Amino acid sequence: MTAFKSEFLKTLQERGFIHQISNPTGLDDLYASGTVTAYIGFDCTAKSLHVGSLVQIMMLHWMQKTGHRPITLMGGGTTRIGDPTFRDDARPLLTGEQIEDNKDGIRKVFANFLTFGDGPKDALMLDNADWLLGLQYIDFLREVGRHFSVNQMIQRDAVRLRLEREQHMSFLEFNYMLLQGYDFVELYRRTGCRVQMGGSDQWGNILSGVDLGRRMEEVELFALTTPLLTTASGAKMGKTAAGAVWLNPDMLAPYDYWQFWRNTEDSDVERFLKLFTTLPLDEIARLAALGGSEINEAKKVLATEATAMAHGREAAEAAAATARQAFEEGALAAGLPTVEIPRADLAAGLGVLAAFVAAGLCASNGEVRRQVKSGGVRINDQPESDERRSLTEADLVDDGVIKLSLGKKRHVLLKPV
RNA sequence: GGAGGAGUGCCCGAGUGGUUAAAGGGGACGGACUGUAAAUCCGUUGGCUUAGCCUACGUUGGUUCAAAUCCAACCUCCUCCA
Repeated sequence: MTAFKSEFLKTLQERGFIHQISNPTGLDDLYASGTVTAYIGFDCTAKSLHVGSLVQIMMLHWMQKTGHRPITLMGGGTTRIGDPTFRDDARPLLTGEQIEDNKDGIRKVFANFLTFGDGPKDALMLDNADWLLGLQYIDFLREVGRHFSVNQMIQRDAVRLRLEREQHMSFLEFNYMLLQGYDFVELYRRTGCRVQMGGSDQWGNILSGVDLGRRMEEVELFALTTPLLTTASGAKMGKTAAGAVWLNPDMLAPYDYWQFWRNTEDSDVERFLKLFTTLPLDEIARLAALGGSEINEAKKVLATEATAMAHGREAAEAAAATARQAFEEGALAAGLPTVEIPRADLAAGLGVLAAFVAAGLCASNGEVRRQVKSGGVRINDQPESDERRSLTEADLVDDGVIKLSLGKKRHVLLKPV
């Protein structure tokens, strides 16, 4: 790929954000010539976005930082359809109410990464429900539908693979790409948006919009996609013991978020520093050069910087301090995730099984039993081999809490109230 | 509407009357080794008041001492035909 002259694309390329661009030279010219408006669409399928979307969010962040105007498009309308792209089965249909809830949660995430407002370079947040929900079926077919070739649509990998695997696809889902294509054109009309970015799986959907823009508005729109992000060992990003790595602090505590990045594989550290922090490249090069166990220093920097992006510098430093106390100083760290229990329960004697379930470390009593048998359970840092043991107020340590540990990394403080 | 095929635990997938909470694999979790890494090895992987009991093989009924396994109806999907 050629060297870019625009600061935005140069930055993206140096940091490993770029997978495909529909017309690299043309897009570079556009970014070099003035303020550009670009958008990324986000599904409202959950109450929070997770790290799977973080590459996209960081891209918007860089856009604003290099003097352009990013748009976050909430899929309030399209989520009612469900994106069938590279899925074998339909997404469960969400109610309008659920979608609104999810939208509210997701909205909060962006505030940490972008500056919103009404200025020419302030980020915008729009919702495609605003124009999709009011569409008239016949009008839509006549204005938009006629530009789509079914022959081409079923050739798209995302659709073809599913059909070849003899997986059902409803007409509802089949329409998704029309709506996403139409979004792009509508955003162009409303805001002059010329660029849509997204994950590599969105390439086909984005090109639908590019095509539609040429046909309906005789304008060249651009597509830019990011590589599919996996860890070096091939696993999908974003799973921890507790589930998905959410970006909302009420879905995943900043401490746990910090831990997620701290546990990055060695061979991913450099790539992740480039993608998920805004550290200068020479600093990243220095950190990535650390060998052996020294790479752990780089991981701590990664964790703190990434956490600062999502949750603020203060929360990031606090998470780093907690980790230092818990892992390096062996001290009882007050910043560990804390679960409150009624003091009366403790007075009456709280069984180990119930305690670990209450702490959210195990899903069932049976799981606690198994963990006890395999030696994964510790109470106040002492291995516990008796599943029938009861915790009482005598187990409270200095800070008036009981520390429960599952395995070497997961700790929760029980606090009587 | 007709003919045929399919629906199993988190996922894939074996199983065609009892010895099946259901082979095998993946994933996940725990342990060992390490550096809160990777790789490797070991263990675990439905729930409970755990020598026992309960729930589970698309749904609902039925046959049987006994069903994921046999029968019926229904639901969903696939293929071919109309």
